[in-house]
Amino acid sequence: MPENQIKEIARKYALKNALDYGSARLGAVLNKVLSEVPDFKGNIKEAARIISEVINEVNAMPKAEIEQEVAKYTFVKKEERIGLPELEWALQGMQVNTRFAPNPSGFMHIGHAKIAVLCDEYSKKYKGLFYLRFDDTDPKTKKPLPEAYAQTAKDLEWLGCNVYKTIKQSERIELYYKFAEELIRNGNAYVCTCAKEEMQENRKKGIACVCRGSNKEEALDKWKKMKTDYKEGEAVLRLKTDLAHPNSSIRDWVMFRIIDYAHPVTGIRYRVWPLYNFASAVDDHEMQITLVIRGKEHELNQMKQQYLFDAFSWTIPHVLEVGTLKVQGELAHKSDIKIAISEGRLTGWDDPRAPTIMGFRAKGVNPKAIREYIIASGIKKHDSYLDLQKIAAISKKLG
RNA sequence: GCUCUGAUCGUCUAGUUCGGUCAAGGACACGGCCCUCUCACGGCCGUAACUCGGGUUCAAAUCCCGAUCAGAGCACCA
Repeated sequence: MPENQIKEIARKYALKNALDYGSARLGAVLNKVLSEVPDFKGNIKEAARIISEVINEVNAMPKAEIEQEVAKYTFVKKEERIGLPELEWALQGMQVNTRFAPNPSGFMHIGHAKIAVLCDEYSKKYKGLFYLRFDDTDPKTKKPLPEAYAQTAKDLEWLGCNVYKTIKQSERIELYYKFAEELIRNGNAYVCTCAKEEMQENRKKGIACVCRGSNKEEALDKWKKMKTDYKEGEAVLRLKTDLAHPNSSIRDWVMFRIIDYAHPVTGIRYRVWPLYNFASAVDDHEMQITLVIRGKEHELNQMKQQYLFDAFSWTIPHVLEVGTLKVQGELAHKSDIKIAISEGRLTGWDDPRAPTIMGFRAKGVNPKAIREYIIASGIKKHDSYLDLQKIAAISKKLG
């Protein structure tokens, strides 16, 4: 590029720089020129010489004259991104199917809403499907609340989420059994009848127990007995992963265990229940989920599930691990709310003071404001605290 | 203890992939002014940040190393 053209570009930015900051500076002008003429990068010294000359001229000019000349030029302002960042793979044409997978042992709070809204928003953005899936595979320690199923659906609707289909894992147990048996037949899984403590000890040391070495027929037989003969705690189905994995909990993690406890959906029909990592992975594949959004506390589960996807030779969905949207104060967790209700400090899950979706509705918050707030907060991996003042401000703005 | 993350105005964030339009943008909050009988709304203006220390480079919020701080996980919970 000829020198006078470079000078012209340099002059434009030098004038602007001088107007904005009193006098033009070489580094600043150089950066702007380089962004417009990248070819010049190979010859920085020459560029610096030319630009210095221009800067000297400009800095000698009176302010009024600079103002007059700057007015002749137009400057492009960088546009700010609105909404969620693009997904590279989705832009290439892959469908974006997402799912929100709560445990119906309680009601939705703002933390759940973050995940749900992000999933819904991404599926809308790329015209994919958004599923609601209840991960209700522990009838005992995470006992499902019968009312929670319908309430969650209601809360999602209130938040403006378009649920394509609703699924309950408790109704898909046969499907999980089918895949479990496939794993046993392929030699990727085995029934372990070691005592819990013994298993933990082996795991810690990274050594295999005798059960791991049993043949397929034996394992299949024990698997059948899990449904009928073994008692709770006596047998589990484990996946063969890597006994030398640095994290001991990943070593041959448990996929199924026995729970003799009535489930509100299926009663006592099943007693062998899949664990989260198994059921979730199978369903994500079966439902053709391509984008999983979850809290970053699931990082380890991602590693666990990877082994399962590999065993089946399935493609693992894209994953976005996002920071938690935390609530400040004593009602931060679902369990805190439960206690507060039982102690009478809250009138219920729909108490306007509760950070539940029902609570926000009772308080008269505009659901669009919650949505907008969540989308603006983005998909960062670090935790952040809920800013009620800002939601109120957005709510006001929306009218 | 082991494994893994993260760190930008008071707060929430844009920017980090691929160093140069960043003398770091926006929103909320805060301060001032205008509008208004008052409040609210609206409009204009302002204060204010790259955790720290090294390194690479003409050039670092961006890349590399170290430190610090913070978070998460280490289940027959999800």
